[in-house]
Amino acid sequence: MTLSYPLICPDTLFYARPTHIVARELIGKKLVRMTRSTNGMSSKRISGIIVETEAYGFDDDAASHAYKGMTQRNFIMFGETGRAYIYFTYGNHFCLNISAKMDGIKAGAVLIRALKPLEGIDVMKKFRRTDDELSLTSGPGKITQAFDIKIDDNGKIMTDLEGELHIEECEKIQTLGHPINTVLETRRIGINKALDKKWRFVMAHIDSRGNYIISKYASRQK
DNA sequence: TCGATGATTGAG
DNA sequence: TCAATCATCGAA
Repeated sequence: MTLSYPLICPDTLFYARPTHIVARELIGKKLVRMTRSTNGMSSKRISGIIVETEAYGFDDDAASHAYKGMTQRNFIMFGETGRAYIYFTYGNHFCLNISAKMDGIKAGAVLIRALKPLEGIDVMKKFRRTDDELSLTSGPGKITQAFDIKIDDNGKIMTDLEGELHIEECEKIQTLGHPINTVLETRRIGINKALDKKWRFVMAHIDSRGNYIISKYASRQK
């Protein structure tokens, strides 16, 4: 495939590439949620900068929901790229993914694991029932709670800038008080299969002594 | 129908 | 370190 213009995340082609590439490039983008306007309450905008993602593949990835084929739960991973794949787990939590895979590959998705809260922090605090900003969105289950993302958001188009749940470019990361020089690759968290793959990506910067400093908004460290 | 499991979280 | 908690999946 030849592209004559830069790939930006509002484009479904951004997600039509190898899943781990998309996962890496989603670091630094913005996840945006518009809350529903209810009687009297106007719609509010919630957003955060993506600081941690993980890639999940198909038959080369035993840790992936799609490993054994399509089911009622994972079918979004097999469909159009740039869609929300949301699932319920551990009896308590929803997790948000975005379908992403290269042409010809059967399935794939990127799990959004952590954000730096940006807009609508007061709303997030309400949904999360905590005032601790470092705990608002530092984990996949926390993100969906802070953004009020539920199973009825499954399949939503993440490339529509007018959509109530979508991804945007983020031009001003450097001025948002979050240094980023590099993206770290590590083993994925919370799985016990396919441990060889380094498909977790975390926003980081290198300090003056040359040490790698992982974003303080990432999920459980190490 | 039924038992095992889990891309997590929060408390101790 | 460990329990909570239930939808999903695959076997029966």
